[in-house]
Amino acid sequence: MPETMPKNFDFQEAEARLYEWWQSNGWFKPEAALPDAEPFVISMPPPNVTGALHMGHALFTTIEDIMIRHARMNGKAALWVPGTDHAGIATQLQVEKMLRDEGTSRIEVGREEFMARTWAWKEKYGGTILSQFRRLGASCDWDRERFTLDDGLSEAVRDVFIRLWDQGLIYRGTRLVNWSPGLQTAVSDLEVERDEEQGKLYFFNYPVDGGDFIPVATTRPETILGDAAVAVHPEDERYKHLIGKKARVPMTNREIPIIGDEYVDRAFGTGALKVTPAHDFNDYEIAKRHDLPMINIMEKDGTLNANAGSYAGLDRFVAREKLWADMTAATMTIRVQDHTYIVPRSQRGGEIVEPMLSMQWFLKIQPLAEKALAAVRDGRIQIVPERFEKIYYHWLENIQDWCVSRQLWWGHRIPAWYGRNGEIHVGKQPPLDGRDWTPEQDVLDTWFSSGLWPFSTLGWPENTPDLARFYPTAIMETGYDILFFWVARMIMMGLWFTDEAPFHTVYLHGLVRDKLGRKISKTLGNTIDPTELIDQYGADPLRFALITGTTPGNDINLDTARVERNWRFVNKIWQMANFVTQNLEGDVPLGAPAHDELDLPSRWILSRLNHLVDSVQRLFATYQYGEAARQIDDFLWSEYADWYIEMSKYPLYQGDDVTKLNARRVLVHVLDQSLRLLHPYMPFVTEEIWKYIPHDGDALIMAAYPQADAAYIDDAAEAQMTLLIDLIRGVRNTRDEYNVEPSRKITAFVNAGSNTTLLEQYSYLFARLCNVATLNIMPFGARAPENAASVVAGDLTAYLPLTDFIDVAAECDRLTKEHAKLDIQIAKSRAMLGNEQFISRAQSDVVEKERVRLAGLEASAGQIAERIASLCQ
RNA sequence: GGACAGUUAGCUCAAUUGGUAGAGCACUCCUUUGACGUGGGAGAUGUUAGAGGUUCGAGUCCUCUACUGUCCACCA
Repeated sequence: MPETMPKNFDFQEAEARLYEWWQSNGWFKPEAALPDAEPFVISMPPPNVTGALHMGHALFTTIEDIMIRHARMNGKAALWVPGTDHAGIATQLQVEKMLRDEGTSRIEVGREEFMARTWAWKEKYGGTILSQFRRLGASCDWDRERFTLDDGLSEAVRDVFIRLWDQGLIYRGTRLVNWSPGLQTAVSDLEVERDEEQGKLYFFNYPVDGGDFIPVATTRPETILGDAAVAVHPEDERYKHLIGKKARVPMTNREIPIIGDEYVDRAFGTGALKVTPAHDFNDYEIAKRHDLPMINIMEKDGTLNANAGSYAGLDRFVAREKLWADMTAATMTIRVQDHTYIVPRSQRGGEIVEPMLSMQWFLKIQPLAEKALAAVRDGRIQIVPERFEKIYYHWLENIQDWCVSRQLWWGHRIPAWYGRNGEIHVGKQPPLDGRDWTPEQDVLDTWFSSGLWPFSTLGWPENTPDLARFYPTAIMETGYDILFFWVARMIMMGLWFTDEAPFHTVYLHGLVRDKLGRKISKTLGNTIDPTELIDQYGADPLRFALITGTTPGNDINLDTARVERNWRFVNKIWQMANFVTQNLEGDVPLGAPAHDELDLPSRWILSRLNHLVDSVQRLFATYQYGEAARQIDDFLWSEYADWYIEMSKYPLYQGDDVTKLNARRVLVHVLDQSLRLLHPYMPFVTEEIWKYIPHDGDALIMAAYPQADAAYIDDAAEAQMTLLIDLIRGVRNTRDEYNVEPSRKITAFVNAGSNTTLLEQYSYLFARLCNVATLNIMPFGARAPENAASVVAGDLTAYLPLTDFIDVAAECDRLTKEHAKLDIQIAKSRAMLGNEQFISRAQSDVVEKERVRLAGLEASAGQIAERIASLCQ
């Protein structure tokens, strides 16, 4: 135990030192627990390997570290598996940008070189984000760190793909998919964001054989070139006579049928719909119903192909303008109007995505989805907060097959080979039949590998000791924004391949927003860099700000003023500890002294502490970390520091050896328990302080989390202290109103009523806490002193002769106001207790509590009334 | 179009199964007494968005309305 504490907490020095100390002692590892300890495992949501720490990361790191540290202190074999995600598209985009800056490109350097460059990039920047997690205090087991492209995880990915193929759940086929022309890859439905934007609606006349025409509207005129039909509602009086006739595609004169289909909305646009099966999801469905040809007019880069006739080679948007101009010249157009419509954009990069026919690999997801639905429905998996279960059900009930192939280079190669005649072989190696087999070029969707994360990181498909001991994991803590992308897929994959739910609880946190509730974005310029806040205030205050004032699933508006306030809280705790350590002499036995040896303030603070511990336990059980933190904060500052420490000064400075030692023991014990309670939230400052106070054990990180001890719950002590605190506050208040200098000692006369013994015993408190030098307990029936202001608490009345001559009128005014306030509360309370229904229906303890409250109010009112009667006639 | 949240003090947010609304910041006044001025003391601030309902009792449960936000969805 170091000798004396520094005056202030040097968090910058201490954070790095403590983190290194914890880690080098192996305390982040589950092996630090007893061999037969129950495991508690969290798989960290792997951040993008090239990402930089943002507030969302800081939030989940904080929450998960709280869960892990709490479990560890409860004796569990706590394991937090860290890692990173290769993040296919995001990373490839970054490396491509780097190549562009170097004046080259992905295509130019070739696949092999590109992969080498990306790995090099990963080695260079991949460590950054996880080292930033360390600064937050994340107690992960770094020896078990994983990366989704590791050998082991890649093996798991191939294994899963092959098994799914063997089970007939993987198929390859030409389907309409979302195509990203810039990235030149397919993306899944989830990766497409649909936003309302201002655009144009183009009206034109479709020529019909026989000289007639039919007006049609479209938002994408270039797709006219790929039209396969014009559809009208079969009962539309305007057009139904045209069904069966032929129309001619503008500018190309290709013949297409006019068909009737109930999908068409007669009220929208012109009521007639051009059908472009190869470039629109709805039209694709119509085409299948009517057996229409799928005419693909686009190349992979978004330029038009030979099917577009003279428009071939033009970019899709250039073609749109040119075709429209040509049609206008041919007097086929009607008008163009402003139109708000939904534009599909890529989640990465933001370019407009095109529905396009393409050969891709798909996973039949239905069988997996059914298992995943059942697991939540029957309670094997609980989602917190519960309302997200509905959203989860809805998505899985309507799920579409998952397009898992991506035309990228950075990722897991699909383990498939093609023979000369187009045969497909799926396996880890091509068949050894002497023939030439060409490997598949595509890679898998990033989320395919992250879906395996909870078990692949523990060694699956090998039956490793880690997998046996630590799978299934306990809690999946992540943001609600990736419920579908990731959580649902982990549940599906986990159930399918391990036959067990990969975790029993999904805890979803909200998004971090700025103090005005706006989304944090670079363009808004409201980004807050967590590391800057850590530099300025330390990790503990940031963690505390992120966890307080938030509830599961709700977004958090982070006000940096809260971080600053918590920095002051950290200092406050430091100073409490400073006081305690300065007042220790010799050996202080650990633990609280026996209850019946203690004075009232000690009985009170220990009762409060045990109520707190009980409450914190309950709150942790229901994931209410913010509320638990708030209560610990409130206890430490408003009860321990403001009252107990102040009251302990009497026994410390004036008490005999026994009371002195008791006060020291209680001071140390309550501080110790509070530090334990607070440690999951503020690991650094609590650990550092713990070194300076008497303790047993190596480190706070491994110390036991407090358990409530009912023997120290003392309602009588709490009631008595409340009375004394009320009286002291009343005296302070009155002094303030009478402008009595704070340094001036005053005398008080107290009519102590039923509390005479209490007052006699603890009159010394008044000297320190409200500068009452002498407290005279008045004999029963004694008259109030002249020229005194009075303070009432319960049936106690204190008379303060504050000046030689008090202002009777002002004092009467004050008393009358006080009395009126009490009267309102008494009236309410009496009405309640006078209500037969309340007495008979409310819980008995609620009624009893109200009776006690009313008695107190009436006693106070009586005291004041008496005072008014004697003073104010 | 469907669903889900939110609306509480000037600001940011709390309020454990319904028991009569709190904290921080900001604000006013006072204060350097042996932990802390990164402190201490005192104070002011609310028809809990609005309207109805259930209940002895509603911020909390139900219905409707308004506004804000999010997710899902095939309107060219």
